[in-house]
Parts: sequence; structure tokens; C-alpha cells
Amino acid sequence: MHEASTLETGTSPRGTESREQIFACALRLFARQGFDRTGMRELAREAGVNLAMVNYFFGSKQNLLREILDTFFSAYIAIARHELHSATTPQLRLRRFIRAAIAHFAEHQDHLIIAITDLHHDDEELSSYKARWAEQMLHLLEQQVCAPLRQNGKADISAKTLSPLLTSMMASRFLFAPVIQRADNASVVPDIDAYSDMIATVAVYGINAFTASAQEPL
Amino acid sequence: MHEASTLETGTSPRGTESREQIFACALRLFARQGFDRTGMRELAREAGVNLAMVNYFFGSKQNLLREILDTFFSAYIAIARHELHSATTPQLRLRRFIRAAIAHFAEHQDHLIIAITDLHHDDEELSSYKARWAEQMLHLLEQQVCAPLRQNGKADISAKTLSPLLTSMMASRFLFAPVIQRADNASVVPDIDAYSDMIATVAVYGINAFTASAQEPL
DNA sequence: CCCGCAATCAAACGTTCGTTTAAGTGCACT
DNA sequence: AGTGCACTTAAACGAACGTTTGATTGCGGG
Repeated sequence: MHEASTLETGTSPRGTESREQIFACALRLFARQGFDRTGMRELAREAGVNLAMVNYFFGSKQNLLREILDTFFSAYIAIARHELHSATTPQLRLRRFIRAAIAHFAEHQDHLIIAITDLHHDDEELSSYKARWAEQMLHLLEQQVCAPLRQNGKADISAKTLSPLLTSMMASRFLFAPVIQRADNASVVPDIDAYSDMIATVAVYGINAFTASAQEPL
Repeated sequence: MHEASTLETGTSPRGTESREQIFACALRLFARQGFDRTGMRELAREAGVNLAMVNYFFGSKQNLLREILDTFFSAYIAIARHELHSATTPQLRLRRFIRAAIAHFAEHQDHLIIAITDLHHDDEELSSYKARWAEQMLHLLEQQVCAPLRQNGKADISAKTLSPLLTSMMASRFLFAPVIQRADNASVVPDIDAYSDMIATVAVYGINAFTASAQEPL
């Protein structure tokens, strides 16, 4: 039952390579086939280690999933905290947050896919755990974006609506990538910078049009 | 192996009630716990039927999933086909499509969640199947929205980018609902009409800002 | 009345699942 | 040389999985 210690002794402990192999393969397999469809034996075989090593290093399959979600969410929140406190206007803060978050998504696509497609796992521990991350994001967006925008005029938008909307918009390319590529593998996709610019522009101007008073009708 | 016939004899065949019970319970369970985490025995127990009835009516668990996806996607495409051919400008067509699609999502939230969280199942049959739906949506958006917008000026947006973006935006509320509600169960959520208005406004004005030339900087 | 067939049932099929155990390996340090 | 500890291993555990079989029920039409 006692999970292997994670303490760093300056130089890597002997088992580090195996542990990292397992973690890397779990990322790939969970994202491509889903958490439940990936068996411990398949994971161990792919990582080139013995079956028992997975639970030796991570305690259980659930714990392995939690460690994956942990690395992703904590970095996501850190980005939000940093970028949403940076600029002078809520529009500029939002744009900087989107660009940084999409860069994070692009670099950790497997984490992202696992996090979203496993959103509806009704495991009690993981659910309350994800709710705590959501709380922090809701609070950040409310303080730094929604509240300032409320003085704009017409309609207001709540963080409970904005947070899922932004995350969905930013993730859309990665979430649907396998289906879209299969449906139309001919044409080229815009590079990641053009994509994040486009999402940021749509979000900032779209939200501004919704919250601000005067708009020419479309 | 011979699946029960689906032909309608005017009045319902005798087994219809059981079949519909199974289908309804599968929707609820697959959406709440995921396809893989839901066992045939659990599904049969919940539906109040014998275990063997599931495969008697649906042939296999995969076929049951496919029937769920089928009813959802075919209605989704029908809505897109209808609304995207309706109005005079691409902006108006887009707005009408978004409002109708969100109404469809709201009425079939379980279908939606199953479709999205199972997007990454690498089952060959289901993948090529979903790709065919995606092709139709790509073609519709390209013809009725992207191509007309391309004459706008500055930047253009491809259907390969727009289709996932729109679907993600419209689905955001339903996809993240369980996490958000758990993180903040106090406040009220906007009703579905206000939500679809907001998504439509953000999408139409946001995309217009991205594709049109002159914009005041934000 | 009874034959036919759709529907229902209990039971078992073989497989795979996540987890645990107990033995074994080889380096590091005294 | 020898002891301790981190790592690795093969094997087995009971449970749950999706599917199939063969018998049984009960209504509708000849």
C-alpha cells in the first residue's frame, strides 16, 4: 500500500526512469483510448515495465489519473492567476490569458483531452477535487473580468457562464482534432499562433459586443 | 445474433416498452458515468429488465451506443441544414443556427455529453462513422458561412476551425455543468434563452470582428 | 384449441479487470 | 563481506465484464 517516495535526492533515484515511462505512456494511452479502455497490463507493456510497477509507483490507477490532472490543472490555474492580474483593462487581461492558456493547451494536449473527456466521471474524490479547481477559476474570472465588465452597460455575464465558455473555445481545436482530421485530412490547419489570435479576437470582441450597449445590428 | 426488428406495425409491438426503458436508462447512465463504466447488468437492473434483453433489442453494447449517437447527430445535421439555408446574410444564418442547435442540445443533454466525451474512442467503426457526420457539417458551414465571409476583408476562417469552435461554444454550458454546479451551487444560472442569445451574440460579433477589416482596438 | 413467435428468463461461457502477495535482484553504504 | 533498501518480478486473487445459450412464458391468428 505504501506508495514509493517522491522525494528528490538531488540526483534522480534509481526508479525514476520507470516512473516517467509509465507516466508518459499513461498520458498517451488515456488521451487516445480513454481512461477506462486502457488496462494496467497494456500500460505496463507499452511502458516496458512489469505490471506491478504501476501501482508500486502510483498506488492505484485512480491515483495515476489524479496526478495527471494535478499537473495540468495547477499549471492552468497558475497561468490564469498570472495573466488575469497583468494588464490594465479586462479586455487586455482576457486576451493575454487566452494566448497563454492556448499555448499551455497546445503543449499538453493529452492532459487537456483527459481532463475534458473525464469531466463526467462520477467518482466522488475526483469530482470534489475538480470542483476546487473550478472554484479558483470562477473567482479569478469574476474579480478580474466579469466585475469590471459589469460597468459596461447593457447585459452582464457571470463567471459561471464565462469560465466554461472560454475553456471550451480554447480547447475546441484539440478536442475535435481527431474527428476533423479524419473528415478532411487534405487541407492545412492554421498554426497555433494564428489559432490563439483568432480565439482571443472572437472572445474579446464577442463578449464586448454582448456586454456593451451600442452595437450596429448584424 | 438476429437483432429484434424495428419495424413499426402502426400500434407498438409488445416489446416496445422494454426497449424504450433500456434506451432511456442507457442515455442517463452513459452520460453520467461514461460508456465504459456502465455495465450491462447495471443497465438492465436500472431499466427493470433481464440482462439478455439489452443484446436482444440492440445486438451489442456498441450498437446501443451507435443508436444513441445516430439519433443525436442526424437531428443536429438536419437543424444545421435547415437553419443555414434560411436567412439572407451569413450572420443571420449563423445566429438562427446557434439558437436552434442550443435548443436541441438543451433538450438532449445526455446525447450531447455522450457524443463529446466519447469523441476519442478509437473504435474504427465509430470513428469513421463520426467522421461522416463531421464532413457534412464542414461542407454546410463552408458553403453558407465561411465562403460568404471571405469577401469581408481582412482575415478568413476555415470551416475546419469554425465547426469545432461553434459546437464547443454551444456545448460549454452542458459540458461543464456538473463541475460548475458543484463548485458554486448557490447562484442561479441564466435560463436557456438568455444563454443561447449570449452565445449567438458572442459568436456572430466575435467572428465578424475577426473577419472584417476595420475594428476599434480593444 | 393450439400453433407460432416475440419476449423474457436464469445460468453459464471465457476473458479481462485492478490489485495484492511473496520472492528475488542488485546497488549503496558500513 | 554483509546488511538494508529500492526496485523488479511472476503468479495469483476475486470480481466484473460482454456475450451466448436453451428453456419458458404468454399473447394473437389459423
